[in-house]
Amino acid sequence: MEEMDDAPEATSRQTGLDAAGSKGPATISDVAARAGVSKTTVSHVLSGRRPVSEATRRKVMRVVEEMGFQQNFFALGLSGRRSQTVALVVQDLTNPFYPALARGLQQAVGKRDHVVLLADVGAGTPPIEAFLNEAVQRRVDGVVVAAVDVPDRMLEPLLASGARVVTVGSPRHGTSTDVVSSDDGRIAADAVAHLYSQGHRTMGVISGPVRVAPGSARLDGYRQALRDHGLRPLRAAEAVGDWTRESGAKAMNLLMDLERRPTAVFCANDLMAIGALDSARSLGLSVPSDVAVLGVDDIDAAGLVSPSLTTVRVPAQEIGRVAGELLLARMDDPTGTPRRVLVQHHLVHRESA
Amino acid sequence: MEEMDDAPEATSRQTGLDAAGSKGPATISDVAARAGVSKTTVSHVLSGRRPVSEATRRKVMRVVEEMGFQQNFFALGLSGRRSQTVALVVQDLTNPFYPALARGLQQAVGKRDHVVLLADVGAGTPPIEAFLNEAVQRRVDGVVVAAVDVPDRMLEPLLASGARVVTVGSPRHGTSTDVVSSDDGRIAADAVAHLYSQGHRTMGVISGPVRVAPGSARLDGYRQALRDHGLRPLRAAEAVGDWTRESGAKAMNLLMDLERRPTAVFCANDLMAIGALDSARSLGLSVPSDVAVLGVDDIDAAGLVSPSLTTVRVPAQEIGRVAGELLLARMDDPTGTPRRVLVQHHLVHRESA
DNA sequence: CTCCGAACGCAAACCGGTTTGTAAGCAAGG
DNA sequence: CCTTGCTTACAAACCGGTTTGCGTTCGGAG
Repeated sequence: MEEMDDAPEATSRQTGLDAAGSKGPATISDVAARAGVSKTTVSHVLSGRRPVSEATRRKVMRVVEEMGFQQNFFALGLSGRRSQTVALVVQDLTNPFYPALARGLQQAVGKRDHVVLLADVGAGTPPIEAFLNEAVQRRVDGVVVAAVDVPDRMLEPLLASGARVVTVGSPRHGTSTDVVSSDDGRIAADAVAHLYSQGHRTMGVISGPVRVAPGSARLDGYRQALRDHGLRPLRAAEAVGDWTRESGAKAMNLLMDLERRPTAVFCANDLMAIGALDSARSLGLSVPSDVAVLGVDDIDAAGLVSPSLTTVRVPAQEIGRVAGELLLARMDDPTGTPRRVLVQHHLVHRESA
Repeated sequence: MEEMDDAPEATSRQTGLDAAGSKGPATISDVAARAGVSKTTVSHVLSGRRPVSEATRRKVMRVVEEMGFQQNFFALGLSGRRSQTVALVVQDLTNPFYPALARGLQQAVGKRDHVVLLADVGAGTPPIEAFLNEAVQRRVDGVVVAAVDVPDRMLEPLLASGARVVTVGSPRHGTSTDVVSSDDGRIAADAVAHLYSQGHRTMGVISGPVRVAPGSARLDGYRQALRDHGLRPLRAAEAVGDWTRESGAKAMNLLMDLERRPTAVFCANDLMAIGALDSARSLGLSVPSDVAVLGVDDIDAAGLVSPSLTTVRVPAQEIGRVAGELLLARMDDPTGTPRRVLVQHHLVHRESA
């Protein structure tokens, strides 16, 4: 307070009128006027694209602080810059995986003052294409696509506009982008390893549909893991579900009917595992003593059902974080071949296995 | 196609070079040149702020279609317009209530070509203030605040910037905004009515903390409902939890120890209700024959635990939808007193009550 | 002392729209 | 025939930044 009552006082008085007082937020011209330099110089100080003498730099920065000047978002965008925005396209926001991913993404890009534009494909409105077009218009810096319903074709205008793209899940065929995903093969392997360590030697599996990547990768991983432990994967002990609780129960019924009944069942997701628990209960089998059940995902309900579900947690939040970091890295350096990052899962040991 | 070979041809030829061919997307000048009118006229056709002759309008629109012209987002913003963006601030995105709300909001505002900027307070990064400042900068049209951690003070710059605000939950004291929330009193009343209709005459309640609105409102609603059914609320049968599963179990233990043991317990949320189920199981009581349990929220797990939980569903998605509609309505007509909308919940009848 | 290059700062043009003030064309009224 | 009034379209200024090209100033070398 005291310090302001010296030399700059006269200046601050006169500019105070039209800068702080009357019109809205301060503009670059206000700053320039008050600092006694030109707009150009202020711009250079702020962007650092051209050298400015230390004295001038200081003087300008002080005024910037004083006036609380912030560059106008639209003016910035209009003169060719990008928008400090990343778009996130998710398949289905009501699936808890995606909110966690969104949070991780926000954390990562927030550190660099970027903001997240959200699109939930599952909402139906507006159509994805409209959203992606909007993203181009707003010159987003990057897009994270975590939705199978977005074909390569739709991403092309985006890439053409200079935005970076990161895909979550399996790599795309047509367009090559950075990819981040879970390591489905190892998830299955770790699950099997756990069951084996608990003494189980006769295992079964409830797999997801094999035509999609996580389905087949987890099934393959399971088979390979059995072999690695010196066990033979039995075709009969492989049931297929469609990720739903009901399909899990049905599959479990089949497995429990087998001649060589498995003492442990690896389920490719938690929902099917919960279905398997339903089935076990209705058959009068107790879990885990009669049969152990292990899931994948660690959804909320996994800890709430009883017996609580032992499961392999896929760290959605970290996937989001990594996606954000890949995006930022690409923005700094757009060259180089596409990267693929596998995030580390871990086993959550509860009661069911 | 054929039609293009007449008068405008010469013009379209020369502009075709630098409009469609070389540089990026078409600008308003390109359109003007090709349509043989001025920028001004094109602008008026597009915005409809001044009358334009039907013939000119048609001509311009045809060219707009042909060239796939879209107004530049930044230029639009720079010349004083708002940004076709609404911001959503949520308390904790990993709580399934909020993603559902987000979806509803997207559906509502998407119909008017608005896009959703997301901020998850729970993520910690970036700080809320930074996000809200960013919202002001980007001149968002509106903000939906569904987060208790956002005090009035922080909203002021936003309101000053002309953005509309809708609060989800309880009304604010200082600033008056539109509000949308569930009807907590009636939720409790409907729950009690259901239990009553199942023949229960001795009830208990596991309430949330009474210093927050949904906690006290649900407790009050419960008491009033008892009286409305000619029953006397017993102080002893009122336990208080903190919304967690553990607190629910503890409270249930208390209630089941009572001399006049309740045959039915209304829990102010599902998590505590699941805790109550834990307690009942460990006490060897069967639900619902020995004691009925009823929750509020209808979280995913409600359908997955066993016995599955009868609960009152708070329609988060509809809350989001309504919030979006209130926002749009306010943009059309900023005048009028703040509105408060209560959304309709409904009872989901499962096994536990 | 003169000349040269580097360092520094400025004016003006530009990004792509909107908005205001005004001119031109035309029909109806005095 | 000349206003008057209305419709329609345009040129120019403006929003708030960035970027380019150029003129000054200054220190050091010739």
